[in-house]
Amino acid sequence: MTFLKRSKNCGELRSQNIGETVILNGWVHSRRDLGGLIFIDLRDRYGITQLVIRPELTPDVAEKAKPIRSEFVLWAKGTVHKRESINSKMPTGEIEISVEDCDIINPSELPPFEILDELDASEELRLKYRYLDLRRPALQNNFIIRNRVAQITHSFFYENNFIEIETPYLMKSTPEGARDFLVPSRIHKGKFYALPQSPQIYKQLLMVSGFDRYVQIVKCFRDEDLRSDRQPEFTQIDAEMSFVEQDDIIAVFEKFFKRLWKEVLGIEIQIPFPRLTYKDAMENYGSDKPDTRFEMKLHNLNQIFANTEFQVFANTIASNGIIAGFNAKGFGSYSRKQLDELTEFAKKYGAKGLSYIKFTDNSISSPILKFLKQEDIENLKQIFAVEDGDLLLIISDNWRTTYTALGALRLEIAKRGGIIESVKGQYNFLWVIDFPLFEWDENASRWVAMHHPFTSPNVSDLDLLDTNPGEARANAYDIVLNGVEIGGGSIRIHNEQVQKKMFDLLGLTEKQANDKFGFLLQALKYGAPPHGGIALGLDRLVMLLTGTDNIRDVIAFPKTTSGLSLMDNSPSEVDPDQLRELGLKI
RNA sequence: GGGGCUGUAGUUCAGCUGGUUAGAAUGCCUGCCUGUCACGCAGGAGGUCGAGAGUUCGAGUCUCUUCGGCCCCGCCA
Repeated sequence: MTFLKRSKNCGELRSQNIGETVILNGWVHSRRDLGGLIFIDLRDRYGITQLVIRPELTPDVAEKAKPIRSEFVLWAKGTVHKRESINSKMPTGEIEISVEDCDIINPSELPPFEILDELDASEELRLKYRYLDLRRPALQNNFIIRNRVAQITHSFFYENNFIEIETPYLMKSTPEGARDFLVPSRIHKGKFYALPQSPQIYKQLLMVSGFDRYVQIVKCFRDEDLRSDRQPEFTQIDAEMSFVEQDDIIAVFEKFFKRLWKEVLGIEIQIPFPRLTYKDAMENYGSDKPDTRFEMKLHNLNQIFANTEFQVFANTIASNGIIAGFNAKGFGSYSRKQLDELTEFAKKYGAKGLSYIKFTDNSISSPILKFLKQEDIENLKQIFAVEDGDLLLIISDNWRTTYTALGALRLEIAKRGGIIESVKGQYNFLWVIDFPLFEWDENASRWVAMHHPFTSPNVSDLDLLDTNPGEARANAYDIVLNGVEIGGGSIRIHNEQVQKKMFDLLGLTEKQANDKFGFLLQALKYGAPPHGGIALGLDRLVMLLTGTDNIRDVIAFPKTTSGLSLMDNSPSEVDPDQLRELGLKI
């Protein structure tokens, strides 16, 4: 089928084009047939332009336009006219195209949902017809922004002397970290490649090679459960630098963020960003990725309750636990039922219970009131700057549980109180530093790397590796924006002996270490430079730049929470011959 | 692995303690309509109540199984 190719797109015509003869191609956004007058809104990526057909003047055109319905693809030739009634809501609202000739390039079945930004279709349906969902301007805009981020990344790092180098997607499966996606080898039956969880080791090897500054926008794969901000395949902006310390990497990336925000959103952000130690982040905000757009800070209450008769608190203190809380400002009117809800919420995070003190109508009510001395109450009022109508929420448990649960409650209260809504449009970046090097894995009864096993210990904590590994801090840093971890990195181990020791502490035998990471240990013997880097989650970055709270909105063809692609029905069974060729049996 | 919510016209939803022919809005179809842009007016068509089994005189509604979707905990170096 032939068609007249467009001379303009559907978003560019303005009143200064009046009188021009143009050809447009696009999709029928809507059609309004008034009988003696037919309006068609034609849509493409660039915008919407109104076509007008007058059956009285052009009966043949009207005849051709008769079967036109939503989402048909058309070409239309005509003259740009000023509208009789201007639509100030549309960029092209001052003009319309008086159609002299047009035709259907390709008809469309009735779409299962309307192509509107004010979507009213279920996500299930949208995912099944993803190619239609992606016609919606709001969604297209997300990918335009995503592309802008990618382009700025290419140019920023190019200008700063970084080299983009591709690393393999078929690599060796390594222990530690996330579950690998495996790819069977046909040539070597019974053996498998793994898809990279990140190009971590390759980029370190590139530093050994002397590339000095590496960057890559790269897909990563992790076979773990999905979340609203997690997909099994996602994209990182991955970078590594040689002869650097933590401050050097932080400085480069602060400049990168400044440029991104300027060029994508037109916003000047202030650098350098604040830095918070992991310990301070946990003890003030109950999170290693604190949202600092609002206060409601947590406070340790062990002092106040040092001699309490309330058994739960006393036991916590006796077992070196933490009693802490925060002021849920203005929530003093919460009912028993609502407080029960909050208690259930806290329990999801491991808390065994939730204590509260309500300050309402100049009186105090609390299940633990009888244990509170007047002095305690005064102290609490002072610490939390309590006003009438406030609610104190208190948890006592071990350090991690107390702070984690309070941190989750803090966010929940902020959400319920409309605080999150009110700080929209603010961008609070911060670095979280001084992470512990190890975490104790209760199930496996061994230390596991909090970041990854190539992370360099803090120089001043090197001795702790032998005496008290749990206290050793890592030379690692996370970049956090508005409570979202958008990236993390570390200075790496460039010394073979230190790396061996690390594997040893992580419970790998020398043989295991050599089997899995021998090539890295080998490479470290040949003059590895001091190096370090960082990886940003591109998808999460784009989420924040577009203001969406769901990662599926920034990935063109995402999976559902159970890992299915509803559009193409993957994963799917394969032909028995394919399995045979791979030497696999199900 | 666990918890919560959810599946009813094309779509978004309502549907009470189980009870006549399962409704609304919107979309769709037909007709009318010369300034619409959420066009308007009149009429019409449209249902395996996710699937399967069970209880019952009778199931959209109750029970069990199962398949999906969304959110969270665990998991995600």
